[in-house]
Amino acid sequence: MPKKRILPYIILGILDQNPGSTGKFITNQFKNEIGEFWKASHSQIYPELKKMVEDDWIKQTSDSNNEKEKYYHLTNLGKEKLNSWIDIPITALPVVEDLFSLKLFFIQDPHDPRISTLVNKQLNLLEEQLDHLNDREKMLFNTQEKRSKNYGHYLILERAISRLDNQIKWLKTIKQC
Amino acid sequence: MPKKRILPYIILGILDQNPGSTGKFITNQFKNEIGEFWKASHSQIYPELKKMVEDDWIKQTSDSNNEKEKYYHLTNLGKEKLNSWIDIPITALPVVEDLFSLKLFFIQDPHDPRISTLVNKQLNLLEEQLDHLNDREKMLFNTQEKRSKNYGHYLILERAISRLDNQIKWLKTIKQC
DNA sequence: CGCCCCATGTAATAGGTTACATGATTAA
DNA sequence: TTAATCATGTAACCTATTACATGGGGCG
Repeated sequence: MPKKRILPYIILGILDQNPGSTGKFITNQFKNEIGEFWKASHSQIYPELKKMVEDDWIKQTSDSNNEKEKYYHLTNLGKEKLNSWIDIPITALPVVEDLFSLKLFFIQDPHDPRISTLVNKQLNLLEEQLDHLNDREKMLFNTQEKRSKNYGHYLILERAISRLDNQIKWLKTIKQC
Repeated sequence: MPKKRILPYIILGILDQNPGSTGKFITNQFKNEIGEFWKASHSQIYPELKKMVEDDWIKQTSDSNNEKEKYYHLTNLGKEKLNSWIDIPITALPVVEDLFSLKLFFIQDPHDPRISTLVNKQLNLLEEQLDHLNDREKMLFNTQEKRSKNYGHYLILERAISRLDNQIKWLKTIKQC
């Protein structure tokens, strides 16, 4: 009856790319590129890791030097789960929650002064994020080798940038009306 | 502590544009344009309407011919709530849940055959939706008058189309690599 | 030795999804 | 009149968010 669970699969994917990650590292992944496509906070992640260990999707190791940090790795079962999840066909469109567009929707009069306020603030917000992503792109993928080494990572960063760019261009066309 | 409530504000916006809507009508709004920017199902909406009546954000009337259908209208308090909500500055970026991009992210090898399968299926999905939105645009906004009469509605439909178009173009560039 | 910071972890609570239920209207 | 359909409504359950809690490590 509840919503379909997908957080554990994303964690599997992160661990597949970064064996031995800590919970903190996984949390940070959601603050960077992955956050453009899925959100999760540390208070979801830690219990989920615990559950995944119980289910033998991942295993946990620790370092004698640092009792506190725990390192996670995929098990064979986890690898299977990840791969079969990736192969499940996607039938639903991406889901977007966009308060800005909704507010715009509710203002019916083309000359309502609130439109330009809304648009300008949104432009600032989006341009700031675009700068941030452009910086990351320059830092992470400045050579062809780096791009093909982490191709998936490169792709979704490009995707996020393209998406933002499209939003910004569209907003600028509104301003002129 | 829980997530910030925004569903009632969206319902206010819908009722502002369509006084006398039924729960069914509101539910359908979420299946069309609004659904591109926020999701809600009827099992959320009916209890919410009840609560909003109790809080005097909206009032309910009914038709003697049809006992079953209930019609909702904004109260003055509701109008105030809607307007002050629209004026609250937006500080967070739109939230996206996009399984396709995530799966792409987890495939690191540029030559992995699963990439083209994923991409082709996603292209079909997106193009189908684009056709649907283009049809709606032609039907709803084929004259300048219609566009300025429901400007907000027009804007977000354009936004949704532009966004889809951007996704599709980007996917096609991947295919060539 | 003691303080603060930070990674990890937990609790409380509301939000959202799926499935099921009801009762009036419509159509055969 | 009866069956089916459809709008409305409810229930159970899980997810996610925010806030709070803990305890080791590092640094003074």
